Amino acid sequence: MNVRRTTIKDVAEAAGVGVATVSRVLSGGSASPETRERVLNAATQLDYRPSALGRNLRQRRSGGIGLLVPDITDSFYGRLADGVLACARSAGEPVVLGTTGDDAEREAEQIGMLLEQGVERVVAVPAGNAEIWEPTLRTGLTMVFAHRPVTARDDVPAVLADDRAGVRTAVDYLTGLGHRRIAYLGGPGQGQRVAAFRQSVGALLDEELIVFARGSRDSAYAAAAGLFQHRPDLTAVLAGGNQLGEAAVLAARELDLRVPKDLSLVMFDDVPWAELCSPPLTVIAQPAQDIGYRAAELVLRAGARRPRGVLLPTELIVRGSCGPRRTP
Amino acid sequence: MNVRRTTIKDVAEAAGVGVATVSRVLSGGSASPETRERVLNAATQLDYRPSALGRNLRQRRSGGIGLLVPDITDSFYGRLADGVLACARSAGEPVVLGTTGDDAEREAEQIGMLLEQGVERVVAVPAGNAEIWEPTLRTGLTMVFAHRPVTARDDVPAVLADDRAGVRTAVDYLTGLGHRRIAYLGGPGQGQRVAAFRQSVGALLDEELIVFARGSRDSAYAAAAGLFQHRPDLTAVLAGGNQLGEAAVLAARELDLRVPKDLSLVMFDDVPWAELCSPPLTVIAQPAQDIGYRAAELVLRAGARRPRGVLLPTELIVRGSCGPRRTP
DNA sequence: CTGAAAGCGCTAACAG
DNA sequence: CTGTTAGCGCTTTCAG
Repeated sequence: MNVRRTTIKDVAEAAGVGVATVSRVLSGGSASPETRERVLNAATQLDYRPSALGRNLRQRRSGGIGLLVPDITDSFYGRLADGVLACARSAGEPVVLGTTGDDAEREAEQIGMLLEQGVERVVAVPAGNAEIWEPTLRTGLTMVFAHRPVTARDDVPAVLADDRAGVRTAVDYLTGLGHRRIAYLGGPGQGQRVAAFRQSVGALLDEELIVFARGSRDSAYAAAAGLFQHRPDLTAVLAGGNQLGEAAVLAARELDLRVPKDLSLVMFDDVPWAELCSPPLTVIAQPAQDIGYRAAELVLRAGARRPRGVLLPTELIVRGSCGPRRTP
Repeated sequence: MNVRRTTIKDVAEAAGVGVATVSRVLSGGSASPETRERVLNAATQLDYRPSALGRNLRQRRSGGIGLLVPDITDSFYGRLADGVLACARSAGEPVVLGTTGDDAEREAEQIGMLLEQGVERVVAVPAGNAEIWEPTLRTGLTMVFAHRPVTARDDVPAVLADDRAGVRTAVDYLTGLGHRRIAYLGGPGQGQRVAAFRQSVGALLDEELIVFARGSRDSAYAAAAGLFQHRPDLTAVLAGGNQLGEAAVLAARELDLRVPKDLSLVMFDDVPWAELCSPPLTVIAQPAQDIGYRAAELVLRAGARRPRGVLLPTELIVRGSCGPRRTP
């Protein structure tokens, strides 16, 4: 089927030089101008494409960067992936994508697969904790965490949105509108945000108003509906992601809660449909694509300098889903 | 940095057999039960992970499947990718993802990269035409097109949604409501759908009511707004994708067109926010994930049988964005 | 500056 | 059934 691609050897023969010389020229090594031209000509003539296979084996590592996200279906991770792809493309590196479903076991399995492929640079939205990551990090691969850190692994660079500030801004906005019973609807791995939430609400803290969903849409809906039913006294909710926000809108609608009259809603992550929603959703925008791009940048530049992670700003975008506390 | 991973040779020594035997056992070849056990034990003991690098070079092809989509940020392609990933995972194959931006040149560049990586099986949502694809297909890689075919390349299997039926159903629905001036708002590579649209509207056909956007959200908005302004007499529009639908909703809102009172809207692709929209959008649902899964299946099984492509059903989901023709 | 040669880890003949 | 051997295409000493 395959007509044997031209190899470095063919080029060497055609140019009347040794394979080593071809290799050098093609990877920018030193060579006399004359030789260089002969090689380049031959290569062009033969339409030579160096095979990554040979190089990879020789160097005991595949180029390319691995990308692990919980769910490529989620707009946020889609944009994050897009950022990684953009950066990788400008570096000419392939990207191997895997999804973890926010499951530590599946994550480990994917890491194993990447390692088997010789991928030694990976950007991941981590699902597991420090203990889970321990063995992986010991393998010596170059890791960069994106979107959330692994607690107690500050030695691994992470590219994050400033969740703390985002949460605080949102909570301040809500309390400023008079809200006192503010709920947090969270997803997996949101330790940072929840901590920030607890801190931001301060004396208003009510642990019952903090609920979590697992990764799925169903779980998100169940959590939202459960929350609204059990605590009809709450007047505002902060959703920790676009799927959670979606669930909140749906659950509120189902329970005949008017947004923003009965319930004020702020959603983490600005998605295109936030504006189409009725009412348009007030959101905390996160630079998903930048997160991916910067993470990829770090993982590619690693080795040069030891990078220290990045914190990117969030922005509260006020639209129509928040109002003053309803007065009973 | 890397402590030299254990190789097949190490396992062979530990088990007191030759490397070939280890290779055989590990790839399910024949071996005496006793030998097999010794090898397996040694492998476990040493925590041996076969390196794909060596295998790939030897077999002159990397396993793994390439996936090319226009925009991973688009919910539809996100779901399609998810399907591909699901299938690949169950086959233990890595997926190399690339985006084309619906640009033939960029697509060719990505293909080049995949080839260089030794990837010989790719699922793509094609951007280029038959002429563009010609050289690529001659390289002998295993291709499966997803979501749309390349005209005049029926020799390449394609996994498609039944656009023809989807369009017809939508148009029938709209005409049934009394609409006579129905527009089609299309994106890149929608030859099939437009043809189906032309056929479905029959005598109602008005070429001015067929407009196209390029890939971007901006372009989609511009196309929608332009259409609505130039032809205020239209009463219904069929949007050829979720970004186009989004643009249509936005543009309609901007121009104070009430949906569905002034304008009925049907959107290709059911997305989560279609239900959150106000009014909820009537859509033609496409099995995006299935498309991806089936395509991956085909590309993996190819070689066994010569596959003939798949047509998956679409479904009209009536919600609230269509009404009877407004009577002036 | 350049070429010859030695593998990287694995699989696939080919003998035994 | 099993071991030996010859590379896959490339990079990288090491001499010349």
